[in-house]
Amino acid sequence: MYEMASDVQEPSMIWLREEPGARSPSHTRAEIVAAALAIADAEGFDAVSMRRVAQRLGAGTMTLYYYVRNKDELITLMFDEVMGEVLVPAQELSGEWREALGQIATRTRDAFKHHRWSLDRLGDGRPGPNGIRHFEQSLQALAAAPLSDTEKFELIGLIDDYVFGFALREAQELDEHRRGWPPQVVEFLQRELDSGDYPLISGFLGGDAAGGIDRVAELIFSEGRFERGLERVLDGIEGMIVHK
Amino acid sequence: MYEMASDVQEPSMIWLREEPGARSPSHTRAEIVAAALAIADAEGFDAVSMRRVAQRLGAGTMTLYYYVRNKDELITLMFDEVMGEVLVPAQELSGEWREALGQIATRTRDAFKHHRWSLDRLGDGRPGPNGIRHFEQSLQALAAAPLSDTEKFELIGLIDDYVFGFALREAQELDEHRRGWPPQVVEFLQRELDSGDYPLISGFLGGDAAGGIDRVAELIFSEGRFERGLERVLDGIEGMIVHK
DNA sequence: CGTTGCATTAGTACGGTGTACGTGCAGACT
DNA sequence: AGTCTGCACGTACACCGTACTAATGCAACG
Repeated sequence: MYEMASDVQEPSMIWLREEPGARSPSHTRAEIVAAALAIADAEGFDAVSMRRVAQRLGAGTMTLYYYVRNKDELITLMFDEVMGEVLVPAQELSGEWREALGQIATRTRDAFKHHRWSLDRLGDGRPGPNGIRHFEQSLQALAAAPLSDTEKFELIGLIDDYVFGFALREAQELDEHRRGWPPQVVEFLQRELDSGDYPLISGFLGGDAAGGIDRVAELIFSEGRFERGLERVLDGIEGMIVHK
Repeated sequence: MYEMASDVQEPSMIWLREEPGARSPSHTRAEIVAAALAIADAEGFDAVSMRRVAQRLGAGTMTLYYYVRNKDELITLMFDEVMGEVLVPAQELSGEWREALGQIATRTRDAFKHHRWSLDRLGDGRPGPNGIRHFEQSLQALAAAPLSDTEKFELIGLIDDYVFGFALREAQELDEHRRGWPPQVVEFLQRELDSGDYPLISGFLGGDAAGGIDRVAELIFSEGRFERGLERVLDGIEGMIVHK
């Protein structure tokens, strides 16, 4: 006869697995995540390897695998940490839907800006407790608005989408800007402009690549651009509410 | 005396470097990119390794490095290929700004949907010729609109941001949906709901995790959600034009 | 106060990655 | 015919994630 495998399986999801601690281990998930975040913030996501994280904690590499099943789980925890920063402190959240949505959006953008790496791996993230809280908070922002649940859901998604997209593109441009514009790139752009295939861009940038780059940077980093875009989106939402 | 190093440096940007061809090589950049795209589309971005791409072409791994300086350049080329799909055929582009922007946005979303992998690595992409064409085309869409160049620039960015964000989140949800919802995840969600910390979500989902997941899926994949969000954004833009 | 059991730590090893470097072949030009 | 060099690619190295196994040391029990 076969013995049945134990009925009690270890949960496969990290949020369901208690942190180890029966005999007070030397580390905690929080410490590990903090170390990983520090590396990612300072040197980018690719610098985060299990070896590097362990090293920073003065632990053996494989020790991490006692706290976390694999690297993906560590990344999940890192993301949720960022989502924690996205949350607006409860008492600060405005009661007026438009302002409240603005607060959440701004905070979201700030959190992603602070953790540049997270934008590079947005597609890998799985939602955790803080992600759920973010959704709850968004619903709270719209609580007073005269909208159906379905409409609220779609509008929350709409704003998240804008914010993610904005943060992502802004970060890319910032990278580009920091890296500077090597003559090769200017030359490439100049050649493209001179080809005559882009009459509107040429008109827009004045036909001079180097000057055009400055112009674009000026526009991209123009004060309040995020807020202006957000206002457009909120206008669209408000219009929908009014014309109901 | 020292001999000066050659003044003529190889351009560091792939768009400026002629494809090799003095003695008719066995491969082309286009072939290499096509192979890489095929792998990425079929098995995801992580499956694209220099070895895999070379293998698919029946070439030695290091052969690729004759056509491309490193893997980043290959990725750059892959991205530009996707941006090529984003372009609306010139004669199809509407003369009316609102419709034209809609055409571009829809096509962008379709291209990213078709190449799921590109969304996972959005942050890595550098703009190439097709990216420039996309911008030119967006300017063309707004050519007839009574807006300043600055305003056009910001509005184009606004729409791109929404589209990127939407495509990204949609793809994530689709992954999640395809992978199904293992009991562990349902259990986690149920426990969170039961905690009482999320009254609004509980109300929204009816307190039952499994049913709630279905409800969310229904909402997320609801026909026309992308278009509705887009209309909100376009409404916001139109409002701005009207109130000028 | 041993001694035993298991929570916790960690080393080794394997199969993967990108790519620096060097070599060798063969087509084209003198 | 001889030389140059465009082109192809094998080898080797440092790094990665992690399966597996062994060592360590604390806590509780007899």
